[in-house]
Amino acid sequence: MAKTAKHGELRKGQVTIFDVAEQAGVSIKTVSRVVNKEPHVRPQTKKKVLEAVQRLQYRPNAAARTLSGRRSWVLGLVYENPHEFSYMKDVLNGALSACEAGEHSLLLRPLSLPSPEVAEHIERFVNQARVEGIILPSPMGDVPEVLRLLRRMEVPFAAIAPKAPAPRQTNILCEDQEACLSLTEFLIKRGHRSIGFIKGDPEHGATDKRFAGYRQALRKHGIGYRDGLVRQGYFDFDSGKAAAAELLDLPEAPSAIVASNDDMAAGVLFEAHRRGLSMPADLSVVGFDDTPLASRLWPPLTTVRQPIKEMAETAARLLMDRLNGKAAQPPEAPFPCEIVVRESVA
Amino acid sequence: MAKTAKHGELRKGQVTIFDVAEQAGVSIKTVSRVVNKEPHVRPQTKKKVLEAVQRLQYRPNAAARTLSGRRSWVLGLVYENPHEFSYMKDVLNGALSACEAGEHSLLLRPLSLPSPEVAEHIERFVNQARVEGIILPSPMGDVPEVLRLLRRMEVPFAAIAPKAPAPRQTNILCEDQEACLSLTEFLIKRGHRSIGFIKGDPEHGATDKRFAGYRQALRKHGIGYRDGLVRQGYFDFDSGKAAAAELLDLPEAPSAIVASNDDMAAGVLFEAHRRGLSMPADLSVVGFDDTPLASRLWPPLTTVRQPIKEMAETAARLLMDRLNGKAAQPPEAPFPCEIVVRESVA
DNA sequence: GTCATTGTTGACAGCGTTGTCTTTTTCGGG
DNA sequence: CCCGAAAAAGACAACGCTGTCAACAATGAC
Repeated sequence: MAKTAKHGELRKGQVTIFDVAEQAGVSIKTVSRVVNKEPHVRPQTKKKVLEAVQRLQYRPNAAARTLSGRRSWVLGLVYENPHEFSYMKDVLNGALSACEAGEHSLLLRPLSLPSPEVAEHIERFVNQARVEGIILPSPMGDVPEVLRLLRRMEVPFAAIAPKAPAPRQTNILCEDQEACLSLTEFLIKRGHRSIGFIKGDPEHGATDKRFAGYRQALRKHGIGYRDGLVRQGYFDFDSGKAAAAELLDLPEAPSAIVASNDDMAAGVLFEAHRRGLSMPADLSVVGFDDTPLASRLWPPLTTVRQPIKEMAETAARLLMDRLNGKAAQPPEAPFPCEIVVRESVA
Repeated sequence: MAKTAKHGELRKGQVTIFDVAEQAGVSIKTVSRVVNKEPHVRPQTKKKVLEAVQRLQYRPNAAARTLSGRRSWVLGLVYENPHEFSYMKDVLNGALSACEAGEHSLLLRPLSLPSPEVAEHIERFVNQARVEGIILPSPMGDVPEVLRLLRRMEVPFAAIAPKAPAPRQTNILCEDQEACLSLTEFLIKRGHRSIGFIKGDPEHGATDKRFAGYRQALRKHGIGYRDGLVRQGYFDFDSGKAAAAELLDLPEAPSAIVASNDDMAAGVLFEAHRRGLSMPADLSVVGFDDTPLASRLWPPLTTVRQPIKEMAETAARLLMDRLNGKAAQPPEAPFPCEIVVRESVA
């Protein structure tokens, strides 16, 4: 009772489990049970406790929880810092909203890739904050050192759009290949026969799938695949620009170009503008991702919208389910993508 | 010693202060003193402890620290979720890097504005995670409810680019007015006399300053200010497009337009392209912020680069200094901006 | 009615660190 | 060589919560 009285003083902003227990006339353990949704509490008792919680606006102290239990209620988001941040913006928002719903905190850990100290950074990150689980947006889900380390430390993770979905881990995929198939078909249906393609960064999971979709579309419509119309890019503006320059220098330049993401598509448009071409009359361009950029360029890009935010949300949610000991879920179906038609195709 | 032995087992990944104390042959309190850079430790003892720390790769447990001490080592970043995230990307990176250097964690709290529950959200955010200090990027530093709440809760904060720098708080400013003066002068020197201006969101601190810089430039060069050449915008693409449409419909349309940020400048370029104008010959456009967008548009935008990342870093650092009890610093000088000349001006 | 079984509740010891207070050591001056 | 003061180091109790285990109440089978 001495302790209760002491806590009853209600020091600056801090309502503790003792205060709630006193209000509800139960022990702190019972409050703990209710708050953590543990079984073995009578509905009647539960009600009393929840009322006290409500009345006192009690929020469990995260530090005490972490220190005491085995749980830290912290997820980590380990990502490579990109130039074009809109993908990460959606990942961040999705993860944040899922974490809020699941009463977890989210800690960020941007990393430069490739770097020899990646594993060391992550290890420190996990140890210091007691991170329970990690979200790996592409291309982090494909870095062997990272995967190896997380397996060794036994830290569960969820990979968003990995190249090679790790078995026994949470993987969030989307229908990249199907989307790129439709996107290329969209061009074919508009009469294009000579279609260039700019690949993405070979490290990213989506790269191969998008390329496969392109080839599948050509095949499906009886158009011969030509290596010369394909260029390697790295998902950034400059590589898109450079690839476009090469394609446009070709004796038989393509009438349309599929870029594996919007940033490279922006590079294509830029290079075409520089040459005085008029779009979409002289050249059609399509992108991928539906970043804000896509709608701001001239002409606005026809592109593919992926539900990144939802994917990240799902990644975080599945991770928390696993941490909460929920039974292993069947692997999620890949998320569907949607073509956003704008005016960049003639 | 029993305790020491127990901890000596070195359970899964967790090196505790006891392990270090044992290695160094001192008490845990002494280790604590060394780790926290407290006085009253002999150099020789300090050395022994630091060696043990190094050898065992000891990192203090954040949860225990928070629970025990008065400090939580957590900063909060409370922001409004924008469409164009590049400003926030820089803020985030700056804050994150300062936090890492200062051994703090950073927690994110995106908020929708305006909303009646803003204060409630922040209060919960601060209480639950024991946030020690808060970084308020524009326009958060100007929301009266937020400021009132933080003052009431006695949570120190640092505002980045607030409209009205709060006294007795940390404020990070940049030379918005000077930069917009130079930017407008740049147009005047290139021969423009009829220069349109699109204002930013009236909630943001930078809006008035940039507008003032524009007027100052006109005055300085003896060009009469005309209300009809100024339009209200909201820092987003659509408002830029709409404002441009109005300006271009004018009987005496301006030959150049200053947009208060890049996203609105993108709207201007978009609308101009839609009308078949050719830039920069028919219309010159300049922006503000040097977002990735600026270099990807056609023509690439002449704009102003602000050292956002450095500003955020400084905000976080000054905040931590204050929390660490460092003497009140003289207010920081405003950060200088830099004009980035590209090809959007004739 | 008794006994095992199951369901419900509580007492209490940590979790790893810092704050407070006490004890020990060091050092300068007489 | 001793004394007092200051510096250095340690003992131990919080911090707010969860895990473990024990106690007790309700239930059902016989």
